Formats: sequence, C-alpha cells, structure tokens
Amino acid sequence: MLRSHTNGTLRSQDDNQQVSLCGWIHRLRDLGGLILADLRDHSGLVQLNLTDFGSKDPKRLKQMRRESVVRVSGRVSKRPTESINPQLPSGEVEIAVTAVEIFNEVQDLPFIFDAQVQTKEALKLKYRYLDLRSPQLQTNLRKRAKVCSEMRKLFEAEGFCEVNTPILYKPTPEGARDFLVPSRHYPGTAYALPQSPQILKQLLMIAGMERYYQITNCFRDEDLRSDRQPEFGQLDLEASFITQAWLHDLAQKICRNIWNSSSISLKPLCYSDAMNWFGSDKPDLRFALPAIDITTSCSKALSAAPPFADILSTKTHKISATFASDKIMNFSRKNLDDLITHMQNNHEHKTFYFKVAQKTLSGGIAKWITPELLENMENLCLEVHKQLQQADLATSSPSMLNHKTDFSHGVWFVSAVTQHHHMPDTVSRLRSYLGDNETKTQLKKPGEYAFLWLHSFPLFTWDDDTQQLSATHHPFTLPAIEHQELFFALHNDNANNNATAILSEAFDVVCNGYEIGGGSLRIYKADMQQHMFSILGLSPQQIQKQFGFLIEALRYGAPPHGGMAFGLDRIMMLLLETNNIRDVIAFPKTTQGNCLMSGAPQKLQDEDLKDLHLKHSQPI
RNA sequence: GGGGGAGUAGUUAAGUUGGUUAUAACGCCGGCCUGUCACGCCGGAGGCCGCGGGUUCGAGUCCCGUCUCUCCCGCCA
Repeated sequence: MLRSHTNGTLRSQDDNQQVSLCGWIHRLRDLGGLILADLRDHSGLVQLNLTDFGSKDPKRLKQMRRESVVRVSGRVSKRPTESINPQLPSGEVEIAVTAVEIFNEVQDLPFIFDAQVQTKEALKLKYRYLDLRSPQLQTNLRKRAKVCSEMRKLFEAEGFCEVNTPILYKPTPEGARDFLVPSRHYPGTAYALPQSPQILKQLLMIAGMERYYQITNCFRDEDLRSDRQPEFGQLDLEASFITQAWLHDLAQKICRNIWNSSSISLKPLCYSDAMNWFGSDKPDLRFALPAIDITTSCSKALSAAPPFADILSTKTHKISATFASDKIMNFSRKNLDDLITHMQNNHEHKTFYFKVAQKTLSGGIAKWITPELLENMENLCLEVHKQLQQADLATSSPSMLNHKTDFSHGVWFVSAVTQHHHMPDTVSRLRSYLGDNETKTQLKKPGEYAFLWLHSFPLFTWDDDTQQLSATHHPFTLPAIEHQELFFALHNDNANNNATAILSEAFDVVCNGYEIGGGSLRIYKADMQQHMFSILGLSPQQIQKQFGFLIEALRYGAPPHGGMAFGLDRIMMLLLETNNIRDVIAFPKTTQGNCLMSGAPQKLQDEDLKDLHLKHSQPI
C-alpha cells in the first residue's frame, strides 16, 4: 500500500501517529510563516501543515499546486484549540509533513471545477474526469452503485439468477430506431443493439431459468432530452409461474428497498381512471387536482358563450374542469395569464378560467357560468374527490376537497378540446404547471414520493399515421385474462372497432409523475402470439422471418411467465432530486449524441468501410 | 424534422441608441504575510468577442449563413 490511512477518517485519537497519505491537493494556503493545505481522497479532507517542509524544500512546495496528486509522510498532531475546524470531520487534527512525493504535477486547470460557479456544460463534458471529482457527482455514482448492489442482494434472496444477454443482437420492428452494427462476414447485414432484452429473457423462461434478472444497458437511437441518453441502465427481470399480483408485490419490495422505506406502497390505479381524472397515464399523485368531465352538463349553459362556440359545434368535443382552491395558491392576474399561455400551445385546445370569492364569480369566462352549472361542477368535483379518498390516492394532500365550503375561494379552469377519447392533456399540463410552481403552490412536500401501480392498459392503440392497430405495451403482452375470447375474435382486416376496448396484463410503476418501470404477463402460447402479430398487420412471411424462432420456441413447453424492467437512470434522478440524467451517469453524451471527451462517434476510414462492405452515399 | 436560449481572457459573466485603449471576479505569474480552512493585501500578464459573409466612415453590438452546447415539441412501448 502506498498509504497507511485514508485522509477523511483521521481523528484526535490518532495524535502522534506516523502516517503516509495519498490524494489530491485540494487547496493550498500560504500564510507566509505558516503553510497549510487540504489533502483530498475519496474519504474526505485532512489539513497538511507544510511549514517546515516548505522551508526545507521550497522548490517542491511550488510543485504542490491545486489538484497535483501526491503522497505525504508525517505525524498526526492535534491542532491548537482556537484553530479547530468544526466544519471538517478531521478538523481537530493536521499532519506535520516531513516528506512529499509528487506522483504527478498538474497543468493549469481548464475550469474551476470545485467552485460554486456553473461551468458551461460542454466544457465539463470535455473534461468529464475532472468534473467527476466534484463531491456531488462522486456521491451520485456511489449511490448508484449502492442501489445496484442492494438490488442484487434482493434478487438473489428472491431466487433470481443474473444472466448476461448479448449486446450484439437482432433488429426489432417494435418501438424505437435501432443502433446498427454492420457485419464483416455477411455483406449487407447488421446486428442491432438491444432496445431491451425482451425476447431473450422470455427464451430464458422457456429454457427453465424460472427467475432471471440483469442490470444492463439498453440502446435507442432517438433524439435526446435532459432525461434521455442513447444508452441507459435497466433493471430487468422475468419470472415463470407467477401472477400480476406477485409482480406487484415484488415491485413494491424493490421500491421499498431502493428508497429504504418500508411504508412505501404501490397504490393501484387503472388506466381509464388515471386518464379520466388526470389526463395522464403517469400522474403525479403527491397532490389531487383531478379534472371532471362537464361535457354533457355544460353544453347547454355554455352554448351561448362565444369562446366555446367553435368547439361546442363539433360532435366530438370534450369539456373538463379543474378547481384549484386558494389554500393551494392565490392566483394573480399575471399567474393566470402565464398559465393560460403555457397551456395554449396547441390549437385544438382552449383553456379558460374564472375566479370564485365569497360565492361571487369574476374574471375570464365568469359571466357565462350559471349558478346551476357551478352547483353541478362542485358536486361532480366532490364526487371525484370522494372516489380518490376511497382509492387512498393523494389523501394527505392539502389539495383534497371535502366540503362545499372548500369551493368558496379559488379558481376554476375549464379546458375544451374538439376531439378526444379521454380527458384532454390540457388537464395533465395544468396539473404539472401547478405542481412545478411548488414554491407558490406548495403542492409538493420535500422528500415526498407518491408511487402508483398503473394497470389495465388497453392492449392496442389506434395509430392514425399508419391507420393500424399498434401494441400499447409491446406485442408480447398477454391480453387481459377476461378479454382473451374477444382477442381471438378480432380479424386482421382493419374492421376491429372494439379492439381498443380490449385490456391487457400490462402495468407501469409510476413515481411523482415519472414512469420508473413497467412490465406485463407475456403471451406463452404460439397460436396467441401468431394471432397478435397478424392483428398488428404483419404478414405470415414477416412473422416467420422476424419472430419465427420465438413462435417455434413457444411450442416446446413454454411456461406462463411475466416480468418487468425499471429505468435505473430515472430512479437515480428521483432519488438524487436532479432533473438532468448527466448527473447520474459517469460518461454521458450531449443532446446530439456526441462524447465531447473522446470525440465519438468517429468518422470511418475507407478501409473500415471496405471491411464492412459499406460506402458513403456522398463524399465526406 | 421544428421552436426557444446561449457562445466575449484559462473560467464565470458585464458590455448602454453602432463610436477612444473591450470591463470585473475567480484562476495564473511575481511580491508581502505565523493559524488559515472560499486565507488576506499589493502588483502583473493574459482577447481571432464561436466561425464565414454582408451593411457602415466605423461592428462584440445590426443583417444573412454556419457550427457547437443547452432546453422544449415531434419522436422515444
């Protein structure tokens, strides 16, 4: 060992000990007759007293610049009482340094990475290894490792076996664009990097593994965001002979373990309720603020109101309302204008408001709201809140409404759309706007997490672009047990009017408005899987070519099975309360998919292309 | 594919209706300083104002193009 102790762990009990320490010079303070420095390693800081050393060897002292990496030898000594630093765990002692070895001097640093100043993202990414020295990123990476290690313990205890599935695999037609790796041996062919190990883990169930898990990276070649990287961590699992209820309990154990809280419960909420109440399949249930459907009750009352004339003239219109009481937020005229502007960025949607104070209506569309309509809206709203209470959702939130008197002060928001099956997403946007203004609204308490088990998703979604049914979850999802007859009654001829009414055995785990995981029971019979592909518009030839091996495998004794996957990056973002995915990944890429540190992706040389049987489509 | 924001010293920023030598803080270099811990004080060096074009007597500033970063929409089960 090059060192005898770690820096941050030295205490007054170590007084007089002879020590060798390694680390980086964190700061150096030359007071003239007294020279002090902080030495940093993973355990923390300790103060070096370099006064004697510096007078003997001023040349080497000069080399001990900030961030040089050194070994020092010396003796632990208690600091004078008046110089104890209570802020520092090792603040009662310092090291009287007698010898210094400089492993590496340091050039002028490209940025001041331990200062409060916010350095530009691009520069930090270029020197990521320096940025990673910051305490915050160190903590984040260590916390991520801790979560993974706890997960491994949990899965081992539950009888799961970790199996590595290949990174070089096969392009899949579902979902996102694949990253492709051209093959050298077979001209014109390519591997794809997996978007998830979905089929492979199902094959492991057919192989009799019974319980598989893997902590692995998955790849999607789509445009990036502050919470999205081209490769991302997944906590993936699959199990045989299980039910959805079993998966719910396992998911709950996983969340309790990660958040280290035994009181966490994944509260069940079905998809249609989520959409009707919150206009979203991943609502943030730290607060209530549900919408009510007033389409039928308000049409007559509002038919004379000019703002609604256009929308009410369409047959498919939908009108919803949400009440935000003064208990949550006292809206100024400016707040309201900001909010309406924020929500109005889609032409098919319109949102209006009116204020209530002491039974008097004012502002916005107040003059078209009749007393009967208002009464009706209050009753509908109370009814929904009652249902939320019964489902144990958002019950501790100050936004819950229990009595008529709760409506005496506040703002009603009325959203109208020309066409929608469920609540308009204006409802969802209104909720997230109010939620995000927590300094004003105080809807969210710090450190609070609201978990949901979203279930009963529709099996299919109608895709207007392709004029076809697509799988809501993925094409391996088992139709809801009670809807399997309906499923087999579907034809592959586009005349499936009631296909979207068929529910599935898919579910999502939602936390604070983020989808952190999802899964399903899977189809385990060949004929059902084949039928599914044909309903989705695949020809028998396509099915055979792309999924023939899976369908064949299902004929050799496939057990009933199901599983799920958790997004590791999202979970870490929630745990560490950051909204940028770069904070939870060691070497992230930019939003254009570049690695500024290494310069990846890199231009290919002609000989590389030749090996891969590729040509540039245009000169580069 | 579309929209918003940003790019000035090593770093973070300021820069007025276009007008002398482009400011400051931190960092760096030199000097002073015996109890600091974001040490302090004095002095100094350091600039293709992202890149290319245009308007103008004159452009960091106005216009066009382009590159990069960033945030959002589309997209991502």
